[in-house]
Amino acid sequence: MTGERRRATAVDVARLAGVSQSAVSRCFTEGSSVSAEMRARVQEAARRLSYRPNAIARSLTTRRTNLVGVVMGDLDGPFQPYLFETLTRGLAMRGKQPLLVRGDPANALDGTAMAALDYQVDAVMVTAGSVSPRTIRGLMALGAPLLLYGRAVEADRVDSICCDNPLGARLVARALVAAGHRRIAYLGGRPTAFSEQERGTAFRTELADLGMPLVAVGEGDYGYDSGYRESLRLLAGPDRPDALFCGNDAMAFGALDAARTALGLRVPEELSIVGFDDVPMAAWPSFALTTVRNPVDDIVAIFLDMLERRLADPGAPPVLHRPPPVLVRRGSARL
Amino acid sequence: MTGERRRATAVDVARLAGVSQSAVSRCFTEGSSVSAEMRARVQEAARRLSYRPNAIARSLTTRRTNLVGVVMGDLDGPFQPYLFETLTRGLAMRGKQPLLVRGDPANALDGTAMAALDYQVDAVMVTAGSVSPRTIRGLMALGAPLLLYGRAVEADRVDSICCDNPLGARLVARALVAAGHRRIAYLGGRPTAFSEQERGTAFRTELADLGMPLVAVGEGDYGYDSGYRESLRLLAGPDRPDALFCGNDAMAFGALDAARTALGLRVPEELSIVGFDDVPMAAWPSFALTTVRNPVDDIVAIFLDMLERRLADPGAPPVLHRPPPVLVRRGSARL
DNA sequence: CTGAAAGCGCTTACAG
DNA sequence: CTGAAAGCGCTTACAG
Repeated sequence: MTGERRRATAVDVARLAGVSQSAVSRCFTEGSSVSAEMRARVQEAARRLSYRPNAIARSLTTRRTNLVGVVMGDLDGPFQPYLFETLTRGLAMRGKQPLLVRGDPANALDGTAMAALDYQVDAVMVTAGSVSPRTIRGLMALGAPLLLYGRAVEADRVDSICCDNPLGARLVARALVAAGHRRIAYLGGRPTAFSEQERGTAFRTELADLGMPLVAVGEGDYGYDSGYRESLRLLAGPDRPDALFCGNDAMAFGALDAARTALGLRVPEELSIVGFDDVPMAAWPSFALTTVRNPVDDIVAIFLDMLERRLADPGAPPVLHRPPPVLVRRGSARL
Repeated sequence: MTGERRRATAVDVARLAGVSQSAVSRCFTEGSSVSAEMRARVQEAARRLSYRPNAIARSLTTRRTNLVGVVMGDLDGPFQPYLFETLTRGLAMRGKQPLLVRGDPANALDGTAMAALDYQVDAVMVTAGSVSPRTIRGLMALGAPLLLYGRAVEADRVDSICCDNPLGARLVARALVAAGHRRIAYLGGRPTAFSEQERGTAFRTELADLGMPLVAVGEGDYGYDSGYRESLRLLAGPDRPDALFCGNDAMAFGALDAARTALGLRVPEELSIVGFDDVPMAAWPSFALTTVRNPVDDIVAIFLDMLERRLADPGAPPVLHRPPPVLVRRGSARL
């Protein structure tokens, strides 16, 4: 137990217990038939040596590592960490070990990220819609089952789950117009993001259908700072918008700060602000943000079910889930 | 390339290239002597088969997995995600694969977490000061080098790095008293957390030394909600405090919201609020939080250096770093 | 420089 | 139920 000594192996245990090494292995394998006496002796020896089977060696023969590659983008902003946290806890509870793969949100997976995949992961789960299509293709070529969050993809052997962004955007457009807003602006997120493409397009289209085209458009990057900066610009001129829909909550917080602190506007009296995601902070009194709820807990539960199903049946037809978001009304918008 | 076929192995490549399997291995091993012609043939064959060495199998003989267990607590709050993000990116850049170990912040590592350690990680890095001493002991018994963030531990084969919490608390106490505050309150975080113990004790002691004992004390859990709730209580009575030091930024945000929104207090005119950590949000105009900066980037850089050093020399004497924090003055405190 | 062989620590048919 | 042996996909002495 000095920590200097190497870890005990099945052979060490076998020797101490006076049995064969295969017997030791069986004692640690679910559903192997071992006599009670054998089991007791092996367990005692294992205990004395602090023996635990080497998962790496085991995986070599079972061809299952129980390792799941989790591709993550940046954890900045309040949304991603919560998703990541929920997902990794769920994986752990199901006996899967999350092996982190850092994906550069803008570009393809670099070499170091690919290296993670040499660990024979049973599957790869992508947790960020910002991962590029090119990266997705690289991952698909790997052979391991691929599961995507935040991007709706129709391809063989690829399952995906993605909030129904168009629906969310339409809910906002309708509510804003119904409440009498006449000068509506949109602040989009990173243009390469799948969610941005869906939200921006749907918002624009729905507004047009309602006969109330956008009066101003900004381009942010889903970060607070860009929300602050772009809002300053969008709200500065004459003919100020009376409503601003932001591509996510983080930018909406920036918009709120810019509007109230820098521009001295009253929210929602002079300006309605709406976000997307409904992160926990959105409910804080400082913000009381009206927003579209992206149901993370439901999403993660489904995502994990998709994984189990895919692992159980690699040949099953691909699945695409699009859970519907709902509009959460708080104080930041006059609705 | 159908994805159905198993991944190519070194034997497949050897066959295609017409060389021995050992030769293939050498071509993928740093510093092995291979002729240019051999290398070319092998590389061509490998390319055609999309061959990449199996890292799992490799680790079995090299006795190095390049896997680093990263023990994380909850990713709620704005501080942990940033630390986690910075650390995992640093590991990836150094060719280490982060294997996530979910630690229950309150209790010992449960079975599923221990299972992660059967993957023969080269080292274990703990990223949360909230991990219990009992868990730490369990990890120490594992034999793998252990590196701790957020808890100062003196033990053999354990390196640790931890912000100088007592110094941070003292800075706040002195600044508050010097600015003329006379009714100072403290809102602590989770009592079992190492940081809480250090910060609370030092703040109390320093204040006593300055002849200005605490007038009120609250107990939170480092979360926004507890900051809000406890502040309501601390600030409700007569003899309201004129300054409130919170154990971290998240609670300070809750305190700010409670003071301004629920109690209608003017900050900092009627009440000074100070946090700890200096998360990015602390600089947002909504909060403009005066706080103690916990230098994450520096900490992670040192943490990673400690890892490299420990891996290079397992017998090196243990190291304990205590980077000094600084007080960041913004609008939430009259200093 | 190159190949045959042993070995890393397991699991799993295969006999008994 | 139990043990001997083959094999998972590599690396690394060891000869040549």
